[in-house]
Amino acid sequence: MKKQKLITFGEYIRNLREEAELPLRKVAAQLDIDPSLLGRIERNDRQPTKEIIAGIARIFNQDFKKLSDEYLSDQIAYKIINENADIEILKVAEKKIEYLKQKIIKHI
Amino acid sequence: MKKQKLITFGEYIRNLREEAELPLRKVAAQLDIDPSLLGRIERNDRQPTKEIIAGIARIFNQDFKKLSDEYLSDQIAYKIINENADIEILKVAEKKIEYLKQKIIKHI
DNA sequence: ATTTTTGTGACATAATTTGTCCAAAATAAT
DNA sequence: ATTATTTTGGACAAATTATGTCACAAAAAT
Repeated sequence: MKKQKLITFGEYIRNLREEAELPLRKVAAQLDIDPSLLGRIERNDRQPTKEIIAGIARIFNQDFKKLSDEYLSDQIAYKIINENADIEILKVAEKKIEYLKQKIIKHI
Repeated sequence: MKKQKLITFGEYIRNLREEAELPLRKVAAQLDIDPSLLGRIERNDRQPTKEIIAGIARIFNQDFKKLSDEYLSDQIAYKIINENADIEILKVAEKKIEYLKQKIIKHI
């Protein structure tokens, strides 16, 4: 298994762009958004929409699902840090997910 | 270790109230909110504020931190289910939390 | 049957988030 | 050093989302 460098979503997509040596301007144009918005997303101070994530995946030849997961795990991490909650919560959450999924299945 | 029954935040606080045999009306009055809002919180369709969580903790003699964690883990669970993401994300999130915490420390 | 409790649609209002414009700061190019 | 390009961040209107309550229906208890 490849060792994965651990970074935020913003850092991740900035890396992609810098490796391609493209300025915000150009990528933003392809995404049809303001360069400043893309910059903000890269600095994690605006949330990308699904469309933007999809666009980035397309432009940089990434798997959409993988990129989305990268983003979602960020959101969870930030939430826990902001509430300065315990990491243990993740285990509880995991069990709840299983519980809720069962519940939803029953409700069909 | 005590075996913990696995339920949502709403179910959890509804149990507390029902064990105390108090109607929504009375508890809501103590919390100074509309009974309908409390009912909605118990059915997980409104989010409790910190104040409300604190109030519930006080009324039912619960630890505030524990109750808050119960609530936060719900939020995470719902988020993952709604995005129908993989549970693996939680592991990634865990690592990110450690990474981000270090980063924050360095920034002081 | 009446009273009490609980559930829910609808809605105004509040709070948050978004995306952009603009100009300043940083960086790169010449 | 000067100029051009890129990146950053404040400010803000607009869009989106969430809140809390009212009014009444449905359900449960007495």
